[in-house]
Amino acid sequence: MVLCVKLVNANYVFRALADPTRRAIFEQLTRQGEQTVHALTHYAGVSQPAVSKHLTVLKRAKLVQHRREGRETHYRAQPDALAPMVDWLRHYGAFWRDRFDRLETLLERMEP
Amino acid sequence: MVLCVKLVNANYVFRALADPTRRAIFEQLTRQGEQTVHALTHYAGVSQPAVSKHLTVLKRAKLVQHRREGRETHYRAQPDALAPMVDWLRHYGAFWRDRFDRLETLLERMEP
DNA sequence: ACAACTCATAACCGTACGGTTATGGTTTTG
DNA sequence: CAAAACCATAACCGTACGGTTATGAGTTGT
Repeated sequence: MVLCVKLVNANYVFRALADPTRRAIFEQLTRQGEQTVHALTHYAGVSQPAVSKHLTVLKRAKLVQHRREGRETHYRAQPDALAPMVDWLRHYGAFWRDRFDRLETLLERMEP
Repeated sequence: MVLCVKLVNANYVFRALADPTRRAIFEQLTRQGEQTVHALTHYAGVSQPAVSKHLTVLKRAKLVQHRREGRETHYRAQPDALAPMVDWLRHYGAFWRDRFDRLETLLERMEP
């Protein structure tokens, strides 16, 4: 069951980041921290409703969280939600998996 | 110019892996190595033309390569093409970036 | 030579997607 | 209190997407 949830969420994450506008919004939130919808709209170059819908998709993937403050909503990135994508890359991205495994091996050799 | 190409290709990679069927095909190629379209069709559970189209999308993202051999085409995964996605995660996935940076720091401390 | 196999492409279809404008609810400001 | 600001949702639209069946080109086997 937990696995199922993880897979479904991985789907949401992959789909959410497939759109360049959504990636740009997430990048902006990562770089600049919390932002209002207004600020994000100004940045994204599309209409405010479009931004709201993108934020909904990112929210579904748990890539962003929001905090109401009066009439404005502040969104912030939730980079932990990228974990399913990172896990997937660990499994199927041989190129980077090898690199990671080497580092992990080094770590293990150091720790004891 | 190189940056532009990289960005475009990152777009292709993200879009290609957004579809679960395409991810499944890529995963299968990663696990089992080279496969014919016929074998992939049997595995994917969709029609052969659908598989061909998915392979075209993966090819555009350079995630697979193909090799003609008589009447059959053998496809294989090209995990190096995941690099743009890994790079993106390094930039914007704070969660995993921190972890990576820690490992890199340890590496640097060891080397000298 | 002919039948069967493998694959890519074309043609088509329903739907999901990304965008827009319009609207309404809530909150701040004058 | 009225007006303006902020945001989410609804309604709508064109198009891209993922799937199908049909077809044709190239290759293999009998």
